[in-house]
Amino acid sequence: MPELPEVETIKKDLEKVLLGRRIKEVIVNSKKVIKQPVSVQEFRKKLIGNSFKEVLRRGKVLIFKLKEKLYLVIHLRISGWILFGNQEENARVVFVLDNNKHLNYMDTRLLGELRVVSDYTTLNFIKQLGPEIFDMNLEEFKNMIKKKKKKIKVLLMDQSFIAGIGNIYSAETLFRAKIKPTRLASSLNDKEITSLFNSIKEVLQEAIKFRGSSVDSYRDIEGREGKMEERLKVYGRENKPCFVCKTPIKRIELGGRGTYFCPHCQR
DNA sequence: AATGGGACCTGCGCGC
DNA sequence: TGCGCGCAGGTCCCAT
Repeated sequence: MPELPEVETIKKDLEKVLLGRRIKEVIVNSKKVIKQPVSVQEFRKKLIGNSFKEVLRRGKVLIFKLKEKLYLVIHLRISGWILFGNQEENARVVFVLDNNKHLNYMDTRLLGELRVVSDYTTLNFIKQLGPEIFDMNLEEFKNMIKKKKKKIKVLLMDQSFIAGIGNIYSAETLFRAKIKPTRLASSLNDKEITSLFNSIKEVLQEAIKFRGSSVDSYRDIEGREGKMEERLKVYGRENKPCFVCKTPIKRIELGGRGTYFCPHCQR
């Protein structure tokens, strides 16, 4: 489900309700999502009694600091999301807080993962992440792009290149920059790279402002849909007219993922 | 280095 | 109505 804007929305909302709260109980309904420690009992033991000190986001990963050398790390993958408030029957994992509110980890497809670790920076899916786009400058971005021969859409989704961009926002970003997703990264000229760089930041910022896209299961922590979905220009719009030129939006497969673009506007 | 396929999962919508 | 298929916001692993 969630790309950077959705995870950022969750992060900011959770900060308001979680900081300072103590974990009273942890109920694990689906042990499959508990990856570390492998034992559910150990997982619960490490969490119960601890308080939330800080909520962080790195790429698409949510990180909760509990104390020095203790972090709860949640990777939502495709269908994970968080519902805060009352206890949910369908929750895969429930964290009961000292004010009797519940943090429900929801995940229909069970592909997400929860870990309790003493150092999250050594986790593979954190360690391998590229920079956050908001921390980069144009020159760095240019240099990185020019070295790569991957198709630009595939490169944008590569988390070791830039952290946080997924299938929706890579498509939206390329539409805004008027670049065809099949172009090789190394073939982009300076003007296109500049446009792409700005588009990424604009699209992600807009998506954060509108609290993410609820194409499928994603909801915010109060269960509300994001408002970015209705602003998407190409994602999921196969055969529908381009908002700019009316040409039907095309869907192709790239890197095993459905890829949408306007064959007229994007070159 | 880049690409393609499959695996991990469940559930939805569509065509027949 | 029922069933099979394709598809889904992510990532990892393997083979070429």
